[in-house]
Amino acid sequence: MVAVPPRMIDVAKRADVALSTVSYALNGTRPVSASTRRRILRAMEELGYRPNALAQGLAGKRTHIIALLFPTPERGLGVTEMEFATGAADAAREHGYHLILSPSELRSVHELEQLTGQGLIDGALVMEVHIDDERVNLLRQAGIPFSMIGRTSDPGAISYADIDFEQTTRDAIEHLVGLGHRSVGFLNHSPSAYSVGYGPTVRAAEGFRRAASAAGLAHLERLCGDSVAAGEAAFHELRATSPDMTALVVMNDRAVVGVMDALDEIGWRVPDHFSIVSIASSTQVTEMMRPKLTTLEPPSTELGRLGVRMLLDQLDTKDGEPLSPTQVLLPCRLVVGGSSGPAPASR
Amino acid sequence: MVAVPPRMIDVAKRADVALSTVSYALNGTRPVSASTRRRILRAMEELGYRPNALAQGLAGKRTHIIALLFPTPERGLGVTEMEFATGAADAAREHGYHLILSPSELRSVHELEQLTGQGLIDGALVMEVHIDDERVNLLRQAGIPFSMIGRTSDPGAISYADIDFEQTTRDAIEHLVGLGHRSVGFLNHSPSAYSVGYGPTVRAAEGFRRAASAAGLAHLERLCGDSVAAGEAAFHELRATSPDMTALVVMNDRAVVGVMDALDEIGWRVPDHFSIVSIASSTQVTEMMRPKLTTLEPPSTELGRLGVRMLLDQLDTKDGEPLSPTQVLLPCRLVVGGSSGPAPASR
DNA sequence: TTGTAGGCGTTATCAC
DNA sequence: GTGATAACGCCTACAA
Repeated sequence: MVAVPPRMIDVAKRADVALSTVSYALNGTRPVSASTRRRILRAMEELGYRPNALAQGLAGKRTHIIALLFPTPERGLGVTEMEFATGAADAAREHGYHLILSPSELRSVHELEQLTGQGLIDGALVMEVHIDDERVNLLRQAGIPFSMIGRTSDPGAISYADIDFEQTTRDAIEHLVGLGHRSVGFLNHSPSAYSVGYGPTVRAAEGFRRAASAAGLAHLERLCGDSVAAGEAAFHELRATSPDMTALVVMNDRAVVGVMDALDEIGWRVPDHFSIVSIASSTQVTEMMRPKLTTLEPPSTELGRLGVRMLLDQLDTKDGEPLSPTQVLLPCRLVVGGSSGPAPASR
Repeated sequence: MVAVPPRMIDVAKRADVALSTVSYALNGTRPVSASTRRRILRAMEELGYRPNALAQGLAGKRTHIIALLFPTPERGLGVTEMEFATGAADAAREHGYHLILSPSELRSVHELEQLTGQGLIDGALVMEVHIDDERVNLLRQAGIPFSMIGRTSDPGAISYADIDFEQTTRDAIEHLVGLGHRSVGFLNHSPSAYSVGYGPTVRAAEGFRRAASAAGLAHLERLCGDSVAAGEAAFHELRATSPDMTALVVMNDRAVVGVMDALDEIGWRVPDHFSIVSIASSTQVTEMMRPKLTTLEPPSTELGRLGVRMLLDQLDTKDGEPLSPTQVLLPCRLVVGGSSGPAPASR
């Protein structure tokens, strides 16, 4: 019924050479005369031969499969996370690797052990990294090669690609300062994200604090639930605390909507009365809002690609010394929309 | 350095049984006495044994890996697609399968052959299905088990889970008719999506046409590029053609923003002067707009899960007769937002 | 109920 | 340069 796929031995017979010669011809592990190689290639062609990945992996100690570890956060993944994944998948494919999408919950470290113990993957790319991440510890001691999108507090010799939150927050503030704002608030992710040490949340908070101080700015920061209502409430509270605030930096796509609602309620228009700069929001999201949000757009796809490339670099030099890790911080790109404008003269 | 993982033979020795007994105990292919089984389990536990997936696959003819085939459309994937993927990955994990994320471009059928020929996957789940889809043909004749999220014009005996566009468009129209609208337009995806036979585009067009006729409605439909500008232009044209139009059904997250801009320009307010119902848009998107869009939210995660389940059903009964396919159409859920209201009395 | 042996399709280590 | 032939780790008739 279903044709049985040709094996290497079939190719060998047809080309009238030994099985091993075919293998060597295939992955150039040893010199093969041009004519022999030609015959082999022709035989493969005619038979429609495809090497069996499983057998290769079993015998060769390399599966060409890597895993993308992404814990599903409370309320689903966003556009940015999707772009990590597609970037990673793309890069993997380009290098002849397969990418397994592994929804590894933080809680069940067990599942991670399962995955790594199966001998199925050559390495892993860890997403949604926390300041102190169990998965990272596990991979480390399991001796599984891996790299990260994001980073722990002490990345050591692990390769990673992360957003440069220090610079990103600084850019956001400089943009606003350039527009004359002197009192700027910051709306971050949820308290729970902060307390579990979610990297972006923690680093953006630090970055903002530092950048605001450096700019000699009056500022106020606040964690905020990932919902419209929370954003609305947070704005009102911030305003109560700091009535002279004229702009807000927001890293929370849900909450920012609530902020705009709140502004509407009190009759303030954006950007005439108040400015908003979104951080690490995809333009795919900010372009849906009115006014279109000014954002510092993260290089998501690139981060995904980079993460994979770093991992593969490591794998390719697995034999020999452990290759110095690549650690990269990428800046976000300022995309000026209609939500940021000159500070109002007075209030 | 790195501890060598225990093999089945190690477990056998430690439990003082034959290698095969361990194997049978593991996958219950044959009865094993309780005491023996206990000893074996204890030995596995103590050794931290994990069966090698590659070896299992090679010998057993089942890899427990499936592939998710998703061509990356022109301008990236949206939230809905991400939910397909996470739903699928979740379901796969629950059933002990791994999910390979395979960005198979439509153009390079070659890559698909590569993937299937490697003997790596047990089956595939096809996303972004077109009315006439090369990948489907290929999988069919390659004898690879697969199911679809979406469907071709002639699914035959292939299992699929798809959105019920017929019902969805009808629901959209009924919602508007219930509000008194008598002239309703439809803004679809891009012309190119239609011309290549992208399922949702084609089926929603048909569905809308039929539902509008059935409702005795004046209506007008139009394809529209996936951009704000295109949406804006399209609205103006529709209005020129059909000045009495009081509502629009839109299946195009980018364009809908343009429509709202256009309404703003001419001073029409939503929903007082004009109503909008979005189709197959995630609430994650519609909730960012002001007013919040009324939408028919697709059961994306569920579709992903269903697709995987169907595929696995098929795999489990691969031996024996070919199990009748499961073919399911799921409705979207009407989520009323602030973009749809009573038809204006006059204009 | 338990044990034995022959694959599964490659890679890699030997000789020649 | 090229050929045999062990592994790789597990599954599964087949025999006991």
